[in-house]
Amino acid sequence: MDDDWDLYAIVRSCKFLTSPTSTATAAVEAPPVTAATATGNASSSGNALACLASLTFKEENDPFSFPNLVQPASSGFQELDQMVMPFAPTNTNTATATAAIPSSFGISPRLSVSDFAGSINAQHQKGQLHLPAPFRPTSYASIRPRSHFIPEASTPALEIFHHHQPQHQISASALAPLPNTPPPQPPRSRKRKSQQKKMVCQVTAENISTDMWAWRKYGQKPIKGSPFPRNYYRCSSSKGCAARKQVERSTTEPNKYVVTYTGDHTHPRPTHRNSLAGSTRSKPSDSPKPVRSGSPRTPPSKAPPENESQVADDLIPANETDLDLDIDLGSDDDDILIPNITVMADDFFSDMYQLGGDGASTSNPAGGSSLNSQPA
DNA sequence: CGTGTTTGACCGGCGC
DNA sequence: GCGCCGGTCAAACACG
Ligand SMILES: [Zn+2]
Repeated sequence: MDDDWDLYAIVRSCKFLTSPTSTATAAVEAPPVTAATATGNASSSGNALACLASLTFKEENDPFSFPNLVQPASSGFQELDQMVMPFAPTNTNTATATAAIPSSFGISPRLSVSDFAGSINAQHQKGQLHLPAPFRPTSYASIRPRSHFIPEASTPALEIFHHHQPQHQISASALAPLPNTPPPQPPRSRKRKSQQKKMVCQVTAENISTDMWAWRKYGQKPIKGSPFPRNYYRCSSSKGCAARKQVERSTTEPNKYVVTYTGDHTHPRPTHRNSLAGSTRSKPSDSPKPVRSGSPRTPPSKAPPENESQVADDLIPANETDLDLDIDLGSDDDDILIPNITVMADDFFSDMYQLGGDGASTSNPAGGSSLNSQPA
């Protein structure tokens, strides 16, 4: 276990222009993406430009994890491939890092953080490092001392770093290419608790909504180590999509959220708008309707303008928008997945525009909608 | 009506 | 084997 799966973190600075505070508040309260998109032009709300991220991804032995990665049926993927264009090494300052990088890395011009997240396993190349030339592959540490605060307040940065945590030693079995022994797939994809590749990103409340994917909250549980509960989101775009997202508040930085992406999207891009039907709920708090007979549990309410959320919101400087992306690789060095995240502001926006409300509405749910973190 | 959130219960892994 | 803990399911509710 050397540092094979080491990190190829890329810190990408996005063009995040956020207003001092008032704007921030507004943005937070309102559906992030939607608000951003809508107000982005008019107001100086934060324009979340997706940041790019490229990293090495090691895929563990997931028997059923990549069944549909490259499906002919998915035109999206194909598109991705097509889109994959070798960026002209114009700024290959870090040639060193990119030296070993084949020019054929799959990069989608319109990939945003979310996309990136989605493509975690999307492209499982074998031990190849795909680093976008334009991007500077560096460990986040190199670029920024992991300090959450950005040098330039208006320059949010996305930090991506692999998260090496509980990685036990890789046994031969793990290394084994795993012939075809897909054991009976359990109904649930609960693999070894901590082994799947996951990308952890630390983002501010605003950035949290950077995800273009549609997430639907399916659970929330208090975590032992943190005073704040963890929110579990699932991709609502596609039923079979295994992409998941965990959002929890930073223990150290209350104004930041730690977003963990797991799994991959089966669909290349957000499938149309995901219905914002019930996504935007005002706040039942004022109307204590006994939701379940007699047990009104907690006053729901949206994420931002709620208890902690709101507090956080207020506390959040707002001007500081940076995303820390942490990518955790499995423990195998068997496959290296390099999700490339390319996010060009132009592309990003274009995409969004193209999608129209699709992209925008997508971020209602998880993004900034319902993040209820209540410290016990 | 469809979609999404809330939330307790259930399940399963992991440590002891 | 038991308990802890995290992750997921599913019913009920809320909203447009
Ligand atoms: Zn998905």
